[in-house]
Amino acid sequence: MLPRAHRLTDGRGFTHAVRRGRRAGGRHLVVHLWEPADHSEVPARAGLVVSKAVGPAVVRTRVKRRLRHLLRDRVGMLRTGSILVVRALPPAAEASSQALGADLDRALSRCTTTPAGASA
RNA sequence: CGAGCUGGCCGGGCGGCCGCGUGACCGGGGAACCGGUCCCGAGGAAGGUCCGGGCUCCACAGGGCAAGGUGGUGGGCAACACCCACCCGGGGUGACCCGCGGGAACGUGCCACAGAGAACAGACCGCCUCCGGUCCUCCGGGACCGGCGGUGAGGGUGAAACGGUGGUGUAAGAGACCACCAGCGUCCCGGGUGACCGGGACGGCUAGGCAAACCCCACCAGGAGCAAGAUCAAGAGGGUGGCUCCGCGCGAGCGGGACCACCUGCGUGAGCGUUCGAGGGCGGCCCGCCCGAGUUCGCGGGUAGAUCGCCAGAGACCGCCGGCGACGGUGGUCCUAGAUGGAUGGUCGCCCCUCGCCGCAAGGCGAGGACAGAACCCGGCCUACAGGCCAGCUCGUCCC
Repeated sequence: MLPRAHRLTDGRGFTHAVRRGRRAGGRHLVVHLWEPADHSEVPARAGLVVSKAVGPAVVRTRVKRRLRHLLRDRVGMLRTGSILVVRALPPAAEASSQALGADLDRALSRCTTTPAGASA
């Protein structure tokens, strides 16, 4: 699970990331990533959106748990101050953790700008 | 052994690595918070939200009309539309199962299709008397055609055709009359707390179904719901501290930024009383009563956040006593989820069960293992569910 500091817990953060952030999609999910223009010292935060289209409650919680565990290993690589929202698509219900992780990595690499430290 | 009925229970197990939530303890800190150890952490339906309660707030002047729920009897329960036992009706050889089980000889309404006729019944075929005509005749009458009538016994339709069987009677027939039977009503006797059961007498000969159609009868019921509700509190300025990031410096450190906590003062005006008052509330409507946006004047502290509510309870387990049973009484032991963008997991290995393929076999490989995720808490109902375990009972067959 995600440590508390990396959780996105307010609705404004969600709308901000979805409206302003860069977007990249895969077969199972869509990623919205907003990165701050200037330096920020807030830890990067991540949130999940799993709608009822994905499935009933049991399926939705399973998808959310898998995604949270996958995000735990990746949220540290994001630039500080970033807001990441991962939206699950209906095919995610049938996907394995491995498949979800591959999709997540592909989408993240496409919408991440040059990492803060690497470009310099 | 085979087929079946009923009740109860389980609903994958073990381990490695990496994590999350509540709480307790220890350490650091003024606090926020950080680190460590330990405990606990989804279901039989957590589901549908269909009933009943607890809890909370509001309403508790009244009267009239309208309107909801329940429906055999007796118990159980905090309460129920639930549970138990019994009664009645129906099904099964049986164990047992099913029942939306008050009133249709008060009123209104409906009863498809078929059928002549479907609720003050009804003449299509048929049967019968009489009248007219034609024909035949062994002169008694008969056949056919038409007409006025009689007939609900027979045919045929239907879920259902206005009791059944036998007789008297008649032109033919009919509860028109009689006997028995079924059913109905009234009364009496006996049994039962009661629903009701058993028996007898008399009566009129017969009365269709639907009340989850209106309706009538009896009983029950204020409204809304934890987003209930309660408490503290916005926001931005300054200061101090914590934590973290960036820059500079060899370094102690310095400067800047985000967030959090505390202190300090600044400060928008929620609310209350009052004048006039659109409108609203009192479960729906009317009378009646109450409140009241906005506005005049006056007095003055709170919606976006946080905390509580929020988990020790009609509590769980094990005995003993009473009861056919639901259940009640009593003794002991235990503490057993409380999240809030929402924890209760992710991943890997072994085992178990089922299926498929390969193999003589040991075994190997692959696929699958249901329904489903707490959100204030209980008692029920209903619905979904791979597979499995236990107990009691019934019927059939065989053996002793």
